[in-house]
Amino acid sequence: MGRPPCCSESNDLKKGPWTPEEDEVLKGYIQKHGHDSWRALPKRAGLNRCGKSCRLRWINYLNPDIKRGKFSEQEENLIINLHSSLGNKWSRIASQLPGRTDNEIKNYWNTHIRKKFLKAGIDPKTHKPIPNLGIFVNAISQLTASSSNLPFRVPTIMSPWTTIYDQLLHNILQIVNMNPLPNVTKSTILDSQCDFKKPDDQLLLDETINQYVMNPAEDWMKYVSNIVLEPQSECNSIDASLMGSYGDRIELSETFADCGNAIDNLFIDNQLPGLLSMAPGESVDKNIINIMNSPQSKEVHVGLDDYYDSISNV
DNA sequence: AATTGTATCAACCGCCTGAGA
DNA sequence: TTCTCAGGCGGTTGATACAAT
Repeated sequence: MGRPPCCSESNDLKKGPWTPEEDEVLKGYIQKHGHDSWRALPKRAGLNRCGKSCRLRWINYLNPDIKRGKFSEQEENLIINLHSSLGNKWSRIASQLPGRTDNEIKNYWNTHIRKKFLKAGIDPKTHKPIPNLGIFVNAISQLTASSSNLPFRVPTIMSPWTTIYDQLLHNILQIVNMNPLPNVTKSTILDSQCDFKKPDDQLLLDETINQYVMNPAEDWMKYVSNIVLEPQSECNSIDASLMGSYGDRIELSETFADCGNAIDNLFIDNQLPGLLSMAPGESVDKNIINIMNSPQSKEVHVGLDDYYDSISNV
């Protein structure tokens, strides 16, 4: 049985943001008496807070030694260097940066440095380059340029990206699972959506299916701005998040990256997975995914329901 | 101007560690 | 050696500010 947190001793203790009055009381008390016992401090100082809360408020905010303002380039470089050898040991990193707290450094890492790393294609955990899914995307994209050579069916009535994109997803699922998957079918992908940066006027309305489609001659993949895969309850091992645009390195979520060495091997070796045929009418009951959208970009929605309805009407 | 999405960071939670009885 | 406890730590959350639509 674990030890209960000190703050659970009394439900009457105040939580949440500190008021200026509380700050004054705590600051005044510590400057006068010090903080030999955090547990006893709030009672002695007349604060209705737990000792931990007082300690945190002092260490992270009230302590006059704290340096305020933006991190300098030197500080940032030092954090990166220390993190590469220490990992997420924020307090040890903070001990090397006078005036900076572990909490401040941790927040700065998570909101600034981590993003810089990912943008540069570097894994912030390992400080090493991450596998480049762009190679995969590029290869798939190039396949669209000569559809006669495609090893799978591309119905002419649909925008080419729908089929290729579903094929891409299928192969990602295959990689992640490391097991043979059944063919992609209507029930595999419940809702297929894709983001495009491409302006409205570049999209063509195909009245036969009442959908906006891309010009098949276009290199449509370069307009894809965001792809997020989210597993539904019946998925067994898929949790993938892919973000980026054509030509960029693409961020892999930790869970996705953790899905197995097969991913690393695949992309490091610049190999493509085997493409699977798409066979309408077959059904599967797992590996259901949704593809979410980025609100900033133009959303084009061509669901697989439309897809199969359209080809069944031909 | 209103609404919605995103970024930031203060604060909390709960586990870990080490000192002392 | 074992147990208890305070302080420390890292992960996470949620309120708020800001930006975009």
